[in-house]
This record gives sequence, C-alpha cells and structure tokens, in this order.
Amino acid sequence: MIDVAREAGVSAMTVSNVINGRPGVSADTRLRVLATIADLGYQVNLAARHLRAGRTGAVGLIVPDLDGPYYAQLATRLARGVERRGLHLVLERTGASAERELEAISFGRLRMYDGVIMSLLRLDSADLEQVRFETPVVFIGERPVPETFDHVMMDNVGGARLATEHLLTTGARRIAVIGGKHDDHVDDMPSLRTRGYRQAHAEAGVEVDERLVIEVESFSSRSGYEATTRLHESGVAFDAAFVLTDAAAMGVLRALADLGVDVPGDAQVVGFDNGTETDFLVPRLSSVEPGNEAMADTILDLLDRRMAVPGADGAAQVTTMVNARLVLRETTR
Amino acid sequence: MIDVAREAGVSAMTVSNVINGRPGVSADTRLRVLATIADLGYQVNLAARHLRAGRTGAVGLIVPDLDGPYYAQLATRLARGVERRGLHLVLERTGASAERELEAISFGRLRMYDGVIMSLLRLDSADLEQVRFETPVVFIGERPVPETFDHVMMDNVGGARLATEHLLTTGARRIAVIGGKHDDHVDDMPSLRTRGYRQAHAEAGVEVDERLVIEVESFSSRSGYEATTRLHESGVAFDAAFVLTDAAAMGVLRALADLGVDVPGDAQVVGFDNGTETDFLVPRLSSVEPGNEAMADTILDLLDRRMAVPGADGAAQVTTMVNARLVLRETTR
DNA sequence: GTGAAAGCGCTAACAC
DNA sequence: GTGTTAGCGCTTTCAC
Repeated sequence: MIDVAREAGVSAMTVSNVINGRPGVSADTRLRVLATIADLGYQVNLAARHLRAGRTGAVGLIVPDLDGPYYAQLATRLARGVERRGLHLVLERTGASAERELEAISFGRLRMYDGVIMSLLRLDSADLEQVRFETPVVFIGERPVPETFDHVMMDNVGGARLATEHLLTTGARRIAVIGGKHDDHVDDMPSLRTRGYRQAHAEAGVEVDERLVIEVESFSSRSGYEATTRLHESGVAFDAAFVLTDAAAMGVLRALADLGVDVPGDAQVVGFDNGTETDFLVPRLSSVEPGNEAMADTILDLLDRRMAVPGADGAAQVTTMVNARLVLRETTR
Repeated sequence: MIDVAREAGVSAMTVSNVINGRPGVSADTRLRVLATIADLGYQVNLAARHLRAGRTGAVGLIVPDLDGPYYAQLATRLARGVERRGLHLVLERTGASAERELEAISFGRLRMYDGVIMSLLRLDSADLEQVRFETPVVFIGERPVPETFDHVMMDNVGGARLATEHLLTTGARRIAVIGGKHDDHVDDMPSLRTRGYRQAHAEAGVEVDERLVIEVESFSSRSGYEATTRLHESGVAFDAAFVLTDAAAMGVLRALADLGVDVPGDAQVVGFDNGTETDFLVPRLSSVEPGNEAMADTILDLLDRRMAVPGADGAAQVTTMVNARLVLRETTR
C-alpha cells in the first residue's frame, strides 16, 4: 500500500480511503490512485485490515457434514442472504466429531468471522459455557445451548408428530421409526423426533412396540438400508416407516424394493427434511418440511441484529422455533 | 497475551513460545503460563499471528456448488487429508457465477489461506492471468488454466468413452447424451464428456443423431427430468441415455419411470461421478467412477509440495489426469 | 532459558 | 481534500 501511495504521490491514508470508497477524495486523486493500484497489481492485506479494523467480511457456517443434502441446501440458502449483505459465506465441517467441534470454536478461530452460524452435535451446553465467544453467534439445531445465545430450531417434535399422525390416520398401526431412540431423555434430533412419534401414538391410543424403534449409527442412506434389512430379517411386522432423515429414507426405499415390499401398498414411508431430491426418488418420498426457507431467514435476521452493534451484545437472547408441515408425495396413502 | 505475560510474571515472548510448543522453556514456566492462559480464558488473536507470521492454518476449497453430491463428497475427502496435516479445510461456494468466482480470487481473499484448491467454471485462463496469486493454488476441473499452475483433472473424455462403449457393446444404437453439447470446441465438462461420447461412436462406426444430444441449463435432477420429458415428447426414439452427472441421472430415472420406460429393458442409463447415492436409487445407477480417491490424494500431494517451500514457487508446474473406470449396476445390461 | 525491541500492513483519530 | 501519528497483537531477531 505504501508503494501505491508513493507511486501515486499521495499518503497511505488516501489510498486506504480510495480502496474503501470513503468520501473526501477528489475525483482526480481517486482516479490516479486506482490507476496505480491496477498498475502495481496491488491487493489489500486482509490480515492487516482484520487486525486493525476488526472486520473480516466473512460469515462462518459451521456444520457437522456436507455429504447429506440437508446442510448443503441450507448453506446455499444462507450464502445468498449473506452475499446480499455484502459479505461472503465460508463453511467449515466438523464431521460430527467432538474434537473438531471444539477446535472450531477454540484457538480464537471464530474471530476469523464477523458472525458465525453454528450447528453442534457433540458439544453440550456445559462445554459451550467454558468458551469465550467474541464473535456474534447464532446456534441452529436441537442441542440445548446456554441461555445467552440466539438459537433457531426447527419443530422436530411437531414435525414428527404430523408425520406419524398421518400414518396412523391412513390406517398404519405398526409404524417403524428408523433412527429413533428408545430413551428420549436427551434433547438431540433423534430423541426429539422420536418424542413426536410417541406423542402421536399416545394421542391415537396406539401402543408403541419398542421393537419398531430402530436405532442407527448415522443417518446415511446406507444406515437406512441396513436398518430396514435388519428389521425385516428380525421378522417384526411393520406397515409404515417414519425415517428421521430423507437421506436415510432413500436407503429405506431401496431396501424395501429389494425385499419386494410395495410402497405405499404394503408399507408407507415418510422422511424428514423435504430435500430437493425427494421429488426424484422412485417412488417420490413424502417428507416433513421443517421450514427451510423460514429457518434461513430467521437465522440471518438474528445474526444481523448481533452484528449491527459492534461491541456490546446488549440485545436480548432470542430462541425461535420454525413451524413444520407435511408434504405428501407417493410413499404415503 | 500481554496480560497473560504480566499475570504469569514472564515476557510476551515466553507466552508465545509456550503456545506454539517451541522448545527452550522450562517445564516450570510452561506450566505456570498454561495455567494463567486457562485462568484468563486467553485465546490467540489469529489476525495478528497471520499478519506477523504469514500463516493462517487454513486451506481453502473453492467450488461452484454444494447441493450436488459431487463437491460435497470431494470436500469430505479433502477435509480428512488436510486435517491429517494439522490444518483445517474451509469451503467457499461461488454458485458458478463469474462475479463470485472473481471475488473469491480478488481483494487478496486467497491470502486468508495457506493453500487453496479451486474449481472455476466461468473464469478462463486469460482472466486468471490478470490476477496475482500469492498463495499456493491447485486447480481442479476441466477448464484450462495458465501453464504456471498445478492442475488435477479427471479423464472426462476417457470416462465418457468407456460409458458409451459399454452401451454400444450391449446393443444400444440410439444413445441420448443428456447434458451434451452440439459444439464441443470449448474445454468445459459437458464438451469433454460429449467428445468421449462421439469418439466411442466413431470407433464403433455408429453415427450420432444430433437430436439425441440434449443440452441442459444445469446438472440438477430437475434438469435431467425435464430434458428426458422433452426428448420423449419430441418423439425421437432412444434406447440408452448417457447422463453427464449422477444428479441429473437421478432425474432421468424418475422421468423414465413416469413415462413407463423400463430400465434397463427399454433403455439403459449410465451416470457420471459414481456418488454414494447411486447404490440407493431404484434401479441402482451404473456410473463412471472418475477416480475420486486418487483425485483427492493427488490434489493434496501437489498442495503439500507448493506449501512446503514458503516463498519461492520454484517447483515445476504439474498437470495430472486421474483415470476413470466404469461401475456397472442395475441400469445397464 | 528468558526478555527487549522492532515491525508485519493497515486504519481511527485528529491536524492541517 | 490530504497527511501525520499511533497502535491493533503477535513473532522474528538478537542480546543477555
């Protein structure tokens, strides 16, 4: 920068003013500086700007994974909003490992961003209270977070209840829940969705057969496939499957096709997330739409609010729950 | 840091030495400093470290999109490798817009990373020559890049030829190429894969009916679906479809199911990318495996080499082409 | 084994 | 409209 200044015959300050489009530079000088910048191929040093001015121009999105369609689609929505605000979105993935989640929020790494949107799967509220956050953060996801943070959630329980109610209404009585939990004391995604499943059963006066609650290790298509195969081999009858994610539901559909089970004739299937792929499966997957658009908008509004006031995080903490609805396609009656 | 130093009764330098695990600090002092750091909840300021030391600890991966499975899966592979090297991977998406691609490489934004892996779709070699890259970069993808850069490519032509050869060998004579180009003078992904398709036809002495070359706007499932519907409505007969990406192939399969076309009986289908989802489609999608693992390994090796020598980029530029192979599943005979 | 001084490249605040 | 001064928080260098 100092080179540009010398070459253009002005001070570094004037160059800075030109670069940042600040007023109070004569058109003449501005043009000369711009020409010199182009000439020398000068680029600002963002590290120096960051150190001095405190802002980086980036918003971080920290998510467990990107192979699944859910976070990838959320990222695309958020990116658009962030760019509209003159910033850019940067993603980090933790692979749902506690170690990497901790790394992402430690060593001052969050300070690399002007604001952060974060979905943590392993770390709990207590872990978070250990860390000092200097950056505005909005949490997403089901894990509880300390009271001081903004938090946007989808209605896991309500969405699951909607799906299960529909299955019960259409005559299903033995609904497998793929990815469910036997013990739903924790507030993570599988537990909450299983809770909705149980609530719908309770309201309908139908008892849950615990053998229909199938725990899985991950929510990949492969997991869904294997869980369905196991369930079938166990000989436990079922006339519907509520699958906790669309990705897993894809595996369930594939397994049912292999097993010669007709969908939705012999067994109905409902997924969760309403990803863009649901419309292209054979048969098309009915799914819980967790309010993806509203979610992205709410997250950005909250982050705006936090980022507006530079230092003080005076604004009251907000927890928002986005409404879910059911989208029926071909895997349900 | 100065606070920690004062509190621990040492100099800032010693604190720095402790944080960076440098030798030459007595065990006694080290422990005292670490305790003080924990006490005060101190975190390094990465902006300051970056400014002074030049390194950020991050590797950037800049890709067109993340909704499709391809880049998401590549990112996961690369992340593992990068973490093994004590760094972390950070993603940016450009949405395949020229403007955003330019932004990502301008304003010194690449300097935020110790190394960058980049897939550009819009910018061409001439655009890239304008920009001064201060950061080690490895390019991926099919677009030509200036001779000075390392470049890892998949064998688009060869992979497409393999797929088409197989279809021809199994008796197909009217192979639609969904996403193909009529004019393959440019070296982008659709053109290269179409070139392989044409080569296979030429070798087999089968003429290409240009009405079977279906251009699409994007490679989403929706595009594949619509292209197939259009082709069917046009009344042009086909007995196979080579679809340029798996995501689009998913839409093709869905369309064929809607149209009552039996796969692979009435029409065979082959995709490209061999994503993890291919195994869970109904029917399972045969696909070109572009060497995803080898690709990730090669990229990381090249980046290592560039990042090893801090300033001088003395090492000769390398262009690598990874081999493709065909994975047959249920959509082919 | 530890510390003091200097400076990375930028910008906020204020002087002219 | 433009320049000067100071300092963001680290690490490199060299002295002790």
